[in-house]
Amino acid sequence: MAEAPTHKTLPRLDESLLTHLPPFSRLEKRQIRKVLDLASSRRYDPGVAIFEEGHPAERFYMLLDGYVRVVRVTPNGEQITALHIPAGQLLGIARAIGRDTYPATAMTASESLVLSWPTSLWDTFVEDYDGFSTETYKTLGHRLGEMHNRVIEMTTQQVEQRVANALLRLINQTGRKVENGIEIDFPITRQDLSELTATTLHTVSRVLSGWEKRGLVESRRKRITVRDPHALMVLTQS
DNA sequence: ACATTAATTATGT
DNA sequence: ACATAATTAATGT
Repeated sequence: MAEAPTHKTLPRLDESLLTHLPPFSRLEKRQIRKVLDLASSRRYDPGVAIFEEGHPAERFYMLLDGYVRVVRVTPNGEQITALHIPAGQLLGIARAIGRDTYPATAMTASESLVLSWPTSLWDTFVEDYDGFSTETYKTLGHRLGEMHNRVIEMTTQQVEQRVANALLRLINQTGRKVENGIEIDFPITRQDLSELTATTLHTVSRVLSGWEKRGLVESRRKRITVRDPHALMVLTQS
């Protein structure tokens, strides 16, 4: 609810922050310098909104560290998580798809570090910087495909398979290798998973408990690690 | 094959 | 101690 009081502009942005990120990777060092000088950076606590659905798209963002979940609110006021975005990707790029308002709300899933630029710069970025638009459209298309897949899953598959798919996607995009398997790199609740799979947190809880007994996954509070991804793959194909 | 309701327990500040 | 997260059982569609 309360806006984070800690609003610190970082001392100086290092050019190496952007040099390896797809949209900027083809830029000269001095171009990157210029881009950085136009950017403002901000740190977000977990669970706060970076921007909200329907609001005018004044800025677009680059997630430098952390994870963001893209959330939409249904007419009944229920939250639906559309997808998760890992560090190194752009968000709030409404302008790229010809919108002037944000199509969804972006909430931080973990503590996050974010750069942003005024949307008015979008067109000049696209013009001036080689590869900027092609790269962003690539990720945009990728995201679209994922959302579409989830729509298909919702109507065809049963819950156990849907959460299996959701988990697999999560560890693919935001997975971190640990000793027992792959852990989802940000705090995620059963509620979150249920929003991803269009079920209830109770069902998710039961499914997860079942898998835990079979040794497929491991979970403590807000943490899920997948021990046996392949077994989940098999589950989705029943 | 699920959701809903409700009661109970565990966990983090 | 308190709020939030997770489990579990019972009941409903």
